[in-house]
Amino acid sequence: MAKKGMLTLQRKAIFDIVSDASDHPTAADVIERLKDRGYHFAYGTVYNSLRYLADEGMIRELRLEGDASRYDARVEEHQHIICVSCGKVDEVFVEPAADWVADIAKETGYTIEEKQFLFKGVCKACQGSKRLS
Amino acid sequence: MAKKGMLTLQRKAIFDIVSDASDHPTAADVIERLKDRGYHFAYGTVYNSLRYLADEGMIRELRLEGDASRYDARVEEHQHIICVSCGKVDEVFVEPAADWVADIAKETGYTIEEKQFLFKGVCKACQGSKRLS
DNA sequence: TTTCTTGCAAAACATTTGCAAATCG
DNA sequence: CGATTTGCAAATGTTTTGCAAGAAA
Repeated sequence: MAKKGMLTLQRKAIFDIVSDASDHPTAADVIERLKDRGYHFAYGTVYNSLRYLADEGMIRELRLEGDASRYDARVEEHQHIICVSCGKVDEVFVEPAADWVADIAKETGYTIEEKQFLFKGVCKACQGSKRLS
Repeated sequence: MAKKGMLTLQRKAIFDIVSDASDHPTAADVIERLKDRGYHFAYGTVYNSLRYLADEGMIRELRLEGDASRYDARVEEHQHIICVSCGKVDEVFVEPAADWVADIAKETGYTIEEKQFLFKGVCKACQGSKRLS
């Protein structure tokens, strides 16, 4: 379904940034890290490349909190949890019960093709350090 | 926790719009519908009021697909499902199993405070009309 | 050449902010 | 008066787009 183009130098460099990241970088993060590696691509190119990579299934675009999309090179089915204290985003690999999903399909009448779950809570590190409110 | 201000005419009018809506209007939708009722508030006022209402717990801000936040006057705990064919958003009231959530807390080490689920699929109406792609 | 991709700047949106004027208590 | 809220416009941040130039097939 893909193969509309090729993995150019720019696209490869941008994929590497996302792939090497342990967080979930935004487009702005990617541009900054490109700079650290000596690259200076145009904004349009970066967004273009990120969309290309997402279309190819090489990365996933995430819309969590905030305005900016984040990108994730782990493309296996998984969900996310964000710490309301420090903003860190972690992966969640525990699948929900199939009958729960089936119930939702029955209740709504929809066929369910995709699930995007975002949990919010306090991460272990932030639980230790008492309230930073 | 709230009570920092009052329900002014503007805020009330905006709350009524969201409350009367059967869809999940964006700020732009709200402004348009205000116009239909003879109101012409400033953009700043509309966003301000929506945030106020959300802080008061009178409405909920939703971040689903697209750039624009949507607003929902149903404040009870529930989730959403969006039709990938027509874009309609429906409510989902089926709660997940408690032990699934507990598993996630254990796996991640987070305390879980909130859950935002978005399902994607095809609604009943769109299933009837064969592929519109 | 024909097609795709890049660079750059401008445009398009959604949302926020600064500040003076209006309103509330 | 003192605090809050509104209106308006300008600013911000993110992402897209138009178009000429460059690279690849």
